[in-house]
Amino acid sequence: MGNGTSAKDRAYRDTKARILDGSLPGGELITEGQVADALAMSRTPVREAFLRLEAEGLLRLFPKRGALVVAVSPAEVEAVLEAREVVEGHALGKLCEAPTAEREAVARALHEVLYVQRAALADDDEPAFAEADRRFHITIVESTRNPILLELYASLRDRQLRINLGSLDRGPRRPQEILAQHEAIVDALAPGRADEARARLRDHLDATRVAVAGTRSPAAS
Amino acid sequence: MGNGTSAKDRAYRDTKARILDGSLPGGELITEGQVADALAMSRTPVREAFLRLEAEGLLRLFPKRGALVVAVSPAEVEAVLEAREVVEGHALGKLCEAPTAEREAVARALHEVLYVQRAALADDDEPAFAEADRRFHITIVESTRNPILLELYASLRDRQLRINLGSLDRGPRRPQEILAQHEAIVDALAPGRADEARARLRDHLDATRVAVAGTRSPAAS
DNA sequence: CGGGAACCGGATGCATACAAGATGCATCGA
DNA sequence: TCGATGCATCTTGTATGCATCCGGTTCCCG
Repeated sequence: MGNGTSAKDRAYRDTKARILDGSLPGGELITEGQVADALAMSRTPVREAFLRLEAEGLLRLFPKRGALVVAVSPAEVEAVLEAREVVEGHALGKLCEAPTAEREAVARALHEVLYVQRAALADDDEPAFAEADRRFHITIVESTRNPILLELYASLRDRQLRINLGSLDRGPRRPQEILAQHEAIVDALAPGRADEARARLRDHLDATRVAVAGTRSPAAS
Repeated sequence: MGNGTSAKDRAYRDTKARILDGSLPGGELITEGQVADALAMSRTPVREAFLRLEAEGLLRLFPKRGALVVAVSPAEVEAVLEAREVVEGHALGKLCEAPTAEREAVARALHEVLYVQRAALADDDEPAFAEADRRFHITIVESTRNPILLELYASLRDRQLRINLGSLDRGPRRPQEILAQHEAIVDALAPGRADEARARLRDHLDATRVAVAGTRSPAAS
């Protein structure tokens, strides 16, 4: 999609960023006019951005009423995590049985990401750590070379971001745990060990589930 | 999404239908103005419909140029079938290990669908057969109760429709084959037989792959 | 004091107007 | 003859205007 600097894209990126970083909390009601005024453009491009955000599940449009920033619900958390397990699990399984050359190429890429992530942890560089985390999972899904799955996964990652916002994902030992689980996943990347790789993925996602569980704000109805 | 009779929805449904039934073949270049005139509305709602269709992978928008009806490529066929296998396979596996009551409820629903599909075959009622086919697969995916996976699957089914258009999916024995494969899938729905159910699904999708293979028109570049 | 209808403000849905980018062709020059 | 340039035309991108619809409030009447 045009990442050019069209008004539509600005509206899309700005609003999405505000939703993902929490400055537009779930339950908030926003209007096309507000965003249009804030970005000094007309309602038309904002409208298109809203439609796209609704398709991504971040907004819910109410006819003649406004746009509701959807609150993260436990059901959504579960749906996102299940979908992630399905997509990433498939990618891991496929990768285990892929030709050696390809599997090792991806494994090398993953090791590189882990190296960066370890360094970020050592430097206490949270953004770099998060970015490496993102690269790790995306690299796995990219290995399927399936644009449909990849696009779905991109949307899942966005939702995950928002989910993590309200969670205690920042426990002191959590980064180490994440890193260890990533390493366990990569270590299981070998022919015949697909089930194990998927099990390690499940461990990883379960940890996210735990980190997120019970930390939701009641979400303005 | 509002299935009300708004202009936007009419533009969306009409254009989508025309793409899916082949009256707008892949490679065709259409414009907002054409559709707007044809439906006696302004460009605004058409534009929104186009954006949505692009998100679904049916159109590709070229800035200031027009909208290209994307031609089905072998790569897309493969991507759709792989994604279907991932989603439906997950649903089947989950269903096999689900509580007995739930599994049997879904199995009953599937048997009902198969009954309808058999009747449609006997009556030589192609639309009814296709609709039953659709219900069969959707019922499986619905059993996950995961709206994300369900929505993805809906989009996959649409793409599959278009893929089937240019295929020899109408071989004389093909309906019997489909029905038999559906039955094999349902028969494998039992605890501990998840792998078998997935294998039967793979058989089914492989048959589609074969039916579609080598029947593509060269697709205007 | 309570209930219902009219009213008002605000937001969207769509139509229309205008500006700007892109393409293809005709034209012009070497 | 061939290539570059400018133009005509088509299409999108964005702005703006207006009608409609919704919800909350007010006002009137019983």
